[in-house]
Parts: sequence; structure tokens; C-alpha cells
Amino acid sequence: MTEENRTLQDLKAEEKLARKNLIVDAAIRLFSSRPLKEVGVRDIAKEAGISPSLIYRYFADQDELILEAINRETGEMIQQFQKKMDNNKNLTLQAIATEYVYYLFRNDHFFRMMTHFILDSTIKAEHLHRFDENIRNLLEIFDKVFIAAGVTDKPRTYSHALFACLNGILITYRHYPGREEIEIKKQIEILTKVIGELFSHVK
Amino acid sequence: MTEENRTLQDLKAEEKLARKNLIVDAAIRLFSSRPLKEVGVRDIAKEAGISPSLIYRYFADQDELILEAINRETGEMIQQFQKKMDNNKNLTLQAIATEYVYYLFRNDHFFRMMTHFILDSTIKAEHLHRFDENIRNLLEIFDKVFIAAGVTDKPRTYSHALFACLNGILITYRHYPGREEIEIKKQIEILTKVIGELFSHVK
DNA sequence: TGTACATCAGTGAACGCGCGTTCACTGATGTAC
DNA sequence: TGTACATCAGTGAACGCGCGTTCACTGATGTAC
Repeated sequence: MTEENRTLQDLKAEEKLARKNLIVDAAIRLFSSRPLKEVGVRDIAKEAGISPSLIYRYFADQDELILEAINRETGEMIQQFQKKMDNNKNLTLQAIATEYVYYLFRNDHFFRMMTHFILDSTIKAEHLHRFDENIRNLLEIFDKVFIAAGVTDKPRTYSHALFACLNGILITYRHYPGREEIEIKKQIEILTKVIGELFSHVK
Repeated sequence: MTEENRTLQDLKAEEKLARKNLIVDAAIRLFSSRPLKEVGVRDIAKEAGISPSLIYRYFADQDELILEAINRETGEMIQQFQKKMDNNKNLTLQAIATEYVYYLFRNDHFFRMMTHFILDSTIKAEHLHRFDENIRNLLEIFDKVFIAAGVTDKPRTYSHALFACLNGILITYRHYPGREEIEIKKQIEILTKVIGELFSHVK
């Protein structure tokens, strides 16, 4: 009896989670085509096919929804990187740097979400656990590549540096005003190669 | 007669410019203590001691005011760098990298304004001329240091890379949640040193 | 098997607020005759 | 020297809009006796 009650409750909880995910899906779809700040609760509700007020049955407020979205996206990216690592144990620094930059270049909405969170100082720290966790996972992958390349002294420091540099390239040039998308891609490719080259000589 | 008229007009124009600058001053003062998006037209007017509507006699809209502020600030930074260069012709790469990072670390409001403009894709390109010009001046300084260090092949590419990396360090770690200001400074110092070191080996 | 009640997803209108901007107006100074 | 008019800095209230969020309500489903 209690057992069956529990499973019924579990089922309900699962269904609720599924509905919650549908809302997050809709949000991510919108973030893909518009700047974060131009996507409102009403837009997300419309995209999900529900009433705006319903969102507040699933999320305490708008921030919580957006955080759920960013956390899912970072998680997915890390998973892809981990897969890449498993498939090719001899990944070079150049390769991983290029991989990371290309991933963010292709997924511009994710890149925008990420920078938004990195730069917005008004976000409460307690909400950023999962985001932080994912970043640490990414740094761990970087660590492994540095170690495989023969770096023995403080690989984590180099991972931090590489991570920061690649972000810097994207942030500084990704939306450079008055440049064509193809020119920008070229420029970012060149700079990524330069950085990858520099870091390859670390030992 | 016409001559005197002209000088009178000039005087008036000067006075108008002076008043305009007072408004920009007030805006910069506010940006120093609060995120950009939390500073409104009413706040700026209050800080400048005038009515909000008066702002629209001096600026077409809010964006124009903010752009005036950012342009003045970038101009000032470049000037300081140029002075540093003139005083010490043998500036090392390490030195200039550290200088740049420290400057942005100290002037956090300026750093926030800069990232806001680099990342906000909604700003019209035609408004960014002066900003772009200042950045190019900064890159020119970087060029000189690279050339002085013996780089003969495409110093501008390395300048772009260095510029991006240093921005990346600041953006990624400047407001890292849950870290003390002093820890952050330490981390940024370490990473800047690593980057400076890497770029010193370019030739 | 039927009835009364509880639970909960979902709705659409409304609240309340803050924001950029405009409007009608004032008051001082300069100009023309 | 005085009068009529133009110019322009400056004001404070108001407009209009969009936003996050709440409220009172509905309707379907499950539960207890």
C-alpha cells in the first residue's frame, strides 16, 4: 500500500519533471535566436504553449528557469567533450582548444548564456553550483591533455589560463561590429591556432 | 561683426560642451559604483543636479550618453598607456600585460563598461567608431612591444591574441562568485604572469 | 455505486513598478527697431 | 531708452510601454466513506 503510494507519487513527480523540462526546452529554443534580455516570461510561455502564470508552478522565478537552462547546456557540452576524450586518448592541445572554440562558435546561444552568467554579478552564488561543477569538469579534461603533453608542474594553472584565453578570443571577437561572420570565423581560427601553439610549448 | 558673432557662437558652443561634459561626469561617477543596467536617466540627472528631461537637450538618447562616457574612458586609458610607453622605451611584454590587467582591475567600472559594449550586440556599429579607434591605438602599442622584443612576423596578430587573452582572464575570473577580492587578485596575477611568459617566447 | 471533498494543473486578467522619453511651460538673456 | 520679439536652458509632470509576478478562478482527476 505505502509502496504503491510511493510509486504513484514517484510517477507524478516524474511527470512534473517532464513538464518542467518542456518549459526549459522552450526557453533554450528562444535563447538560440535572441539575446537573453529580449526573452521574457511571456515569450517562453507562448513558445511552450502554456499560460505565463503556469511557469511559476514549476520555477520560483525567472532566474531559476534560466539557470536550469544554462546548467543543462553546460552539462551537455561537457558530456560531448568527455566523449571526444574517450574516443581519442591522444588528443593534442591544439585539437582540444579548437574543439572548444568551435563548439562555442557553433552554439552561439550557449556562448551568450555563458558570458551572461560569468559577467552578471547580480546572480546569487548559491544558484551557480552546477554551472561551477561543469566548468571544473571541463578544466579536468584540460588538465589531462596538459599532463599527456608532458606538463608536470601545476597543470591546473595552465588549464585556467587556456580556458580564460579561449573565452577571451570568443568574447572579444565573436560579435565584432561591422565584420562579416566568415571574416570573424577566420580571425578566431587564426587566434586559436596561435594560442594553441603557445600552450603546446609549455612543459 | 561676423567675426564677433562667430566667437560669441563659439563661446556658447563651448559652454554647451562644458555642460554636456558635466552630465557625462555624473554618469561615470554612477557607473563606478553600480552595474550599467542599474543606472537610469533619472539617476544620472539627479547626480548631475538637473532635471531628467534636460539630458535630452544634450544627447539624442541614453545610448549616446553612455557611449560618450565609454569613449572618454577608453581615450584616457590609452593616453596613460602612451605616456608609460614614452617614459620607458624598453617596456617588456610582461610589463605591458601586467599594466593593462592592473589598470582594468583597478578601474572596475571601466572594465564593466567595456565588456558591456563588447558583448552587447544591439549597439549600432556607427556609434562605435571612437571606441574602435581607441582599441586600435592600444593594439599599436602592443605591436611596438612585440617588435621591440624581436617579433618580425605579423606582430598585429600577436597583439590581437594577447589583447584577447588578457580580456579573457579578467572576464572569466574578475567576478568569480564566492571568492574574496584578494584571492581573485592573486589568481589574476598568476594567470597574467603565465600568459606574459608564453608570449615572451614568441619570435 | 454514489456522493462529498481534496488536490492540483492550468488560465487570463490584472497589479505594480520602473523605465526612456515627451510635452507644455517658465524665466532669463539677447536682439531689432 | 524703451518695447516687442526670439532664443534657449531648464523644469516637473505625464505618457506609454513592457516586464515579472500574483490573484481569483476553472475543470479534471483522485480519494474516502
